[in-house]
Amino acid sequence: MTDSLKDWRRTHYSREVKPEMNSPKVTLMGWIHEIRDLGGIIFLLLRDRDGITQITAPSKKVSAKLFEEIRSLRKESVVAVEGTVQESPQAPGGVEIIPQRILLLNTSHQPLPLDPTEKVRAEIDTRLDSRFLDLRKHSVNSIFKIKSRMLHSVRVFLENQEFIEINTPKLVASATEGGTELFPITYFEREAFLGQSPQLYKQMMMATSLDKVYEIAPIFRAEEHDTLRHLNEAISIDVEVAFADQKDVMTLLENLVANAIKDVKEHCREELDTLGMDLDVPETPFPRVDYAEVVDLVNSKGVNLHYGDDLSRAAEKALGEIMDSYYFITNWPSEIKPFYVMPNRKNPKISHAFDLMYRDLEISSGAMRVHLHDLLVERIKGKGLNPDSFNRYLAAFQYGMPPHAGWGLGAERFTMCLTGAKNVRETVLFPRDRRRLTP
RNA sequence: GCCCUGGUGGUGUAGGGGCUAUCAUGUGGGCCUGUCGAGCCCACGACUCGGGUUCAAAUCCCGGCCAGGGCGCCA
Repeated sequence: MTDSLKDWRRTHYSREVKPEMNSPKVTLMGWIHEIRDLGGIIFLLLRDRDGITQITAPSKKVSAKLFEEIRSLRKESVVAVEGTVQESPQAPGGVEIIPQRILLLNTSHQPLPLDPTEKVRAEIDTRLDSRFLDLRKHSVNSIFKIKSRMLHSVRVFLENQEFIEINTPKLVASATEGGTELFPITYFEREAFLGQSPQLYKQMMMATSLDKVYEIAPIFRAEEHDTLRHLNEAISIDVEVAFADQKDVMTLLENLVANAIKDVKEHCREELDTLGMDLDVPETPFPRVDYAEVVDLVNSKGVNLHYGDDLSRAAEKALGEIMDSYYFITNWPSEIKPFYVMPNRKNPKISHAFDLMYRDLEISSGAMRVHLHDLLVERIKGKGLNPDSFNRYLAAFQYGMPPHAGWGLGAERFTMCLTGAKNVRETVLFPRDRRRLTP
């Protein structure tokens, strides 16, 4: 039998319960983390959003009825405890609650599918199957508190610079952008696709008075990649700025990244400690490494990389051994960058594209874009694509498209940098990968 | 998609032709008034599925499914 909540309400969270508290009567609500029944005294550990408080029930100090109620509790049951705060040198944190009344709000089946106290670790697959329980672990929910703070920081940073938040469609008609595989879906009587990137939409905004925009939204890629760095659904932080070139948006990006790291370091101290992370705020500007120099560096490490190739995994790893923080790779060959990337006027074989790396991990790529209609058509054809299928996009370039630049930053990959997660799945509540579609 | 490795109680594991299938944690019960990875006692609970080899398969072989790692793919 469970109790109803009635007019009980939480007065404090665990982290607010301090030995020196001057309001001795409190109501805490949470889960039973541990039970230590010593016979004449029972210790309950009550866990809530970011802390654990010891509830101490000595048989001499609580009623016999309450004592039996406490004795019958099971791990992970949901309870509300009303009691008095007691300073106690023997208690964890020097403070404990002597209970007066307890509500059992809900029970938990036993045994649990994994151990929230982390005495026995569980594999990622087991954890993701029971993600709701996994997320009760402080080491797991800390990742999402940090991710949330990072996104908050990014929004504040961009809003302060008068960026406008936009929302572009995720249901799209065309698979003709080339490159990555798309997820096909049924759109009434037609076929449609899940959007792989807001790229073309945010560029079209450059031809409007919404000429500094950002979007934080999911992107979908139907690649069969099966690695620790790839997801089939991810969050992209996309930015596009008119009347700007790649240098402007690189400055914007590095300041945004450094600012987010500083902000997380300041506001998520406890979560970072839990994860054993000691974040260094990188100095700006970040180093710029020319693509041609990257090729030389990688080859000097004994990894074969030809000029004109995209970075292989081995090349990224070799680079990561040389560069130990954030850095840009610039002046990429036009050949291996998308059609909308602006080639260098003097040497069109080189483009105004850049990647932002953290050690061996690519976290962002961006560029100055092609804003000239005829050049864009030429570039689309050059990539073996049909300009006709880009009509609605290309039209925006015929009626006054300013020069512009932008980038997309992978929210999960950036979160990996902030939390030390080795597997990108750790940074998504319910990851979608090659095999996983539930929960 | 390719390569490698694996699948043993709820969880994490040991074992690797014949064992009562190991250990920890857990769960259920008992003892214990200062635990804090509490302790002690008792009990419970497992060999991924299908086929094959063999007197005998959790163990060897083949196939499926699932998972982990590496790579590729990732405009």
